[in-house]
Amino acid sequence: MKIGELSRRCEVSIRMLRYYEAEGLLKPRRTASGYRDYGPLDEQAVERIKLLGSAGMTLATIRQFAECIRGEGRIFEP
DNA sequence: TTTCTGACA
DNA sequence: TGTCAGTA
Repeated sequence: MKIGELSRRCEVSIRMLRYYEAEGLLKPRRTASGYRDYGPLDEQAVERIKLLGSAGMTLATIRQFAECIRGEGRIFEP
Protein backbone atom coordinates (compact mmCIF):
# COMPACT_ATOMS: atom_id res chain seq x y z
CA MET A 1 0.00 0.00 0.00
CA LYS A 2 1.03 3.61 -0.43
CA ILE A 3 2.18 5.85 2.41
CA GLY A 4 -1.06 7.81 2.26
CA GLU A 5 -3.12 4.69 2.91
CA LEU A 6 -0.95 3.52 5.80
CA SER A 7 -1.12 7.04 7.18
CA ARG A 8 -4.94 6.96 7.35
CA ARG A 9 -5.22 3.35 8.49
CA CYS A 10 -2.78 3.83 11.39
CA GLU A 11 -3.70 7.43 12.15
CA VAL A 12 -0.06 8.42 11.83
CA SER A 13 1.11 11.39 9.78
CA ILE A 14 3.03 10.76 6.56
CA ARG A 15 5.77 12.87 8.13
CA MET A 16 6.21 10.37 11.00
CA LEU A 17 6.05 7.38 8.68
CA ARG A 18 9.01 8.77 6.78
CA TYR A 19 10.70 9.61 10.07
CA TYR A 20 10.32 6.05 11.35
CA GLU A 21 11.98 4.80 8.22
CA ALA A 22 14.83 7.26 8.63
CA GLU A 23 15.31 5.87 12.15
CA GLY A 24 15.44 2.32 10.83
CA LEU A 25 12.15 1.21 12.41
CA LEU A 26 10.48 0.56 9.05
CA LYS A 27 11.76 -1.07 5.88
CA PRO A 28 9.18 -0.36 3.16
CA ARG A 29 9.81 -1.63 -0.40
CA ARG A 30 10.19 0.84 -3.25
CA THR A 31 8.15 0.93 -6.45
CA ALA A 32 9.82 1.57 -9.79
CA SER A 33 9.06 5.27 -9.34
CA GLY A 34 10.68 5.42 -5.91
CA TYR A 35 7.44 5.40 -3.94
CA ARG A 36 7.36 3.59 -0.57
CA ASP A 37 5.42 0.32 -0.79
CA TYR A 38 4.16 -0.82 2.63
CA GLY A 39 2.94 -4.30 3.52
CA PRO A 40 0.78 -5.59 6.43
CA LEU A 41 3.94 -6.22 8.44
CA ASP A 42 4.76 -2.51 8.38
CA GLU A 43 1.21 -1.79 9.47
CA GLN A 44 1.70 -3.95 12.57
CA ALA A 45 5.09 -2.38 13.12
CA VAL A 46 3.56 1.10 13.27
CA GLU A 47 1.02 -0.10 15.83
CA ARG A 48 3.82 -1.41 18.03
CA ILE A 49 5.86 1.72 17.56
CA LYS A 50 2.85 3.76 18.64
CA LEU A 51 2.51 1.55 21.72
CA LEU A 52 6.14 1.91 22.76
CA GLY A 53 5.99 5.57 21.92
CA SER A 54 2.94 6.18 24.08
CA ALA A 55 4.81 4.32 26.84
CA GLY A 56 7.23 7.22 26.84
CA MET A 57 10.02 5.55 24.91
CA THR A 58 12.28 7.59 22.66
CA LEU A 59 13.07 6.52 19.09
CA ALA A 60 16.65 5.82 20.11
CA THR A 61 15.30 3.29 22.63
CA ILE A 62 12.65 1.86 20.32
CA ARG A 63 15.26 1.38 17.61
CA GLN A 64 16.78 -1.37 19.77
CA PHE A 65 13.57 -3.35 19.28
CA ALA A 66 13.60 -2.91 15.51
CA GLU A 67 14.11 -6.65 14.95
CA CYS A 68 11.16 -7.59 17.17
CA ILE A 69 8.98 -4.81 15.84
CA ARG A 70 9.37 -6.14 12.32
CA GLY A 71 8.35 -9.61 13.45
CA GLU A 72 11.79 -10.88 12.48
CA GLY A 73 14.45 -12.38 14.69
CA ARG A 74 13.86 -14.10 18.02
CA ILE A 75 11.30 -13.61 20.75
CA PHE A 76 12.29 -11.06 23.34
CA GLU A 77 13.57 -12.74 26.54
CA PRO A 78 15.18 -10.40 29.09
C1' DT B 1 -3.52 13.60 -7.37
C1' DT B 2 -0.10 11.66 -4.66
C1' DT B 3 4.58 10.86 -3.32
C1' DC B 4 9.76 11.87 -3.06
C1' DT B 5 13.91 14.45 -0.83
C1' DG B 6 16.00 17.83 2.13
C1' DA B 7 15.70 21.81 4.96
C1' DC B 8 13.79 25.17 8.33
C1' DA B 9 11.25 26.70 12.46
C1' DT C 1 5.67 17.79 13.32
C1' DG C 2 4.06 20.82 9.42
C1' DT C 3 5.24 22.83 5.27
C1' DC C 4 7.74 24.51 0.85
C1' DA C 5 9.71 23.49 -3.91
C1' DG C 6 10.26 20.88 -8.27
C1' DT C 7 9.53 16.11 -9.96
C1' DA C 8 7.84 11.59 -11.45
